[in-house]
Amino acid sequence: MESIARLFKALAEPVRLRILSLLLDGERCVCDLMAVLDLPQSTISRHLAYLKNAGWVAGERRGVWMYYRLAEKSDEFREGLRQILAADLPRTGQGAADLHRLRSYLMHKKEDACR
Amino acid sequence: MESIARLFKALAEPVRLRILSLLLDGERCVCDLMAVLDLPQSTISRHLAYLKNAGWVAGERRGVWMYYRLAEKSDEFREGLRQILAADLPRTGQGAADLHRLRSYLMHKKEDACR
DNA sequence: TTCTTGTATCCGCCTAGGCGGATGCGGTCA
DNA sequence: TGACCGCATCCGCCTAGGCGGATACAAGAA
Repeated sequence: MESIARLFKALAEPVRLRILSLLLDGERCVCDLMAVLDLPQSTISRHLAYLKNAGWVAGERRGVWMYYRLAEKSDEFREGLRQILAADLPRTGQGAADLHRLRSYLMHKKEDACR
Repeated sequence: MESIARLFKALAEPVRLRILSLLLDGERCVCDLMAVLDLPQSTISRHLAYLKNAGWVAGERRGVWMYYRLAEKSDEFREGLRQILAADLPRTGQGAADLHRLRSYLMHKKEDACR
């Protein structure tokens, strides 16, 4: 019960839901997320740490960059939640807008940030 | 996104999950919950108010007693969550123990509390 | 080495919300 | 009407955790 509550707690924050929504689309580095979410770096990093701690995401260092992705599915409880999130987050105004900004950001990336 | 976060927030608390777990079994009045959860009345009542506010439960007065039940299913987002909860809460140690205590409480009720 | 840069963590500040005892209030019944 | 009872709300107290700027750290580049 405690542990289930902790899982929900990690999802009980708009910024974290936005991050998860983006990571459902594929792995991203912190600077990607900063660009799309338009939030200070410390804020993003703090929420990523929270999500990692709660077992929702995994981070991997590649050179100077930290890439984050959704954690491998573990129990079916998490997996059920993941499916619900995948189905509903993109339907929200915020979720759709973020994904849209992600698309156009990825278009003219290459030459800009993150090398 | 904000609203989804609010829904999760309501589920991000052990006592509220315990209450929901009991209400998944049927409607109960506050004194039932007090007896089974063994928590002060103000604590139960506060969490019920929170759950009601978040749209998870509905309360109805019948005489002196307030009966609470799960809110009618609204969107499929909530419905998906409800199913996950129904599947997993009883599997937790706490959830199983609470349901067990509910059973034996209901057995020799009638003559005791809540008239 | 030293400099730069991407990320993590620290800091002070502030709000939400947890707790349980005390109090208020609305029904019911004598 | 007055007493009682079930529940809601208030109260003071305390912790978790939100924020964003400042600082620390680690890894490549020069």
